[in-house]
Amino acid sequence: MIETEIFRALADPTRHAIFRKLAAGAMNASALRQGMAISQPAMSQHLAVLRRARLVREERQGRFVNYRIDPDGLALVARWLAKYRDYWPARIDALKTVLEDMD
Amino acid sequence: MIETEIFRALADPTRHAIFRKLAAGAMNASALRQGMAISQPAMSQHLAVLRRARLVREERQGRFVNYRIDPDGLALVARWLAKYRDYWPARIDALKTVLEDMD
DNA sequence: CCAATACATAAGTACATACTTATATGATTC
DNA sequence: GAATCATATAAGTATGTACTTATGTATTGG
Repeated sequence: MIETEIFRALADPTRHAIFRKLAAGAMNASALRQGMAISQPAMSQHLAVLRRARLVREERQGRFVNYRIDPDGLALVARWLAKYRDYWPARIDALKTVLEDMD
Repeated sequence: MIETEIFRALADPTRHAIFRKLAAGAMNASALRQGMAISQPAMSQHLAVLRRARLVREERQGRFVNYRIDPDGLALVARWLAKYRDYWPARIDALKTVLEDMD
């Protein structure tokens, strides 16, 4: 199940940090490493896991590979969440506000 | 970070199955085991992980411990998701519909 | 082409984790 | 209060996973 892969991908603090960093703006693998105390192969492996989970996308640009957030993964999390609407607390403020804005 | 614990908890297929089962209705640990090919200690340990992640709540009822979905965990996932609204695809239909109904 | 750069893959290792069996705790019934 | 039932915890083990170093592949510039 793809959702399991998504949750597994986000369960690792390092990968979660990479995801957050990409959310602040697309960048290549080298740029991602800046200030992260992580080896090049480790970064590459983490990005592969995030890719398989559809949380990020790659786009080759010459020698560089640019990474960006993949909306598919987020959409899958949203769908997962929607399945449990019966259990949502009365106010999920942040989310509600955001979705009102979407219209 | 609590979100990491939530994702970690849901990353395991067995725990995810337990969560889904509880979403269909609260029940005690023995009932949860029905049709799941899982030992009693394993179930107990999984429930402990789900509890720590705020995905389920326990309520002792005599000899039994009744488990139910904890809305807190879901709310935290919702808040996490809301942080990345910039990357949501134009239509997260399911979620949108659900939240419209909430009003 | 050849060297350099950016990234991916391979293979090995240390630690995390999901399981097991055994035992403890907590609650009910006789 | 002894036996029993429901669940939790302890301790050990096998597998998974996040890292390492070494090497491979793709792209560019000289």
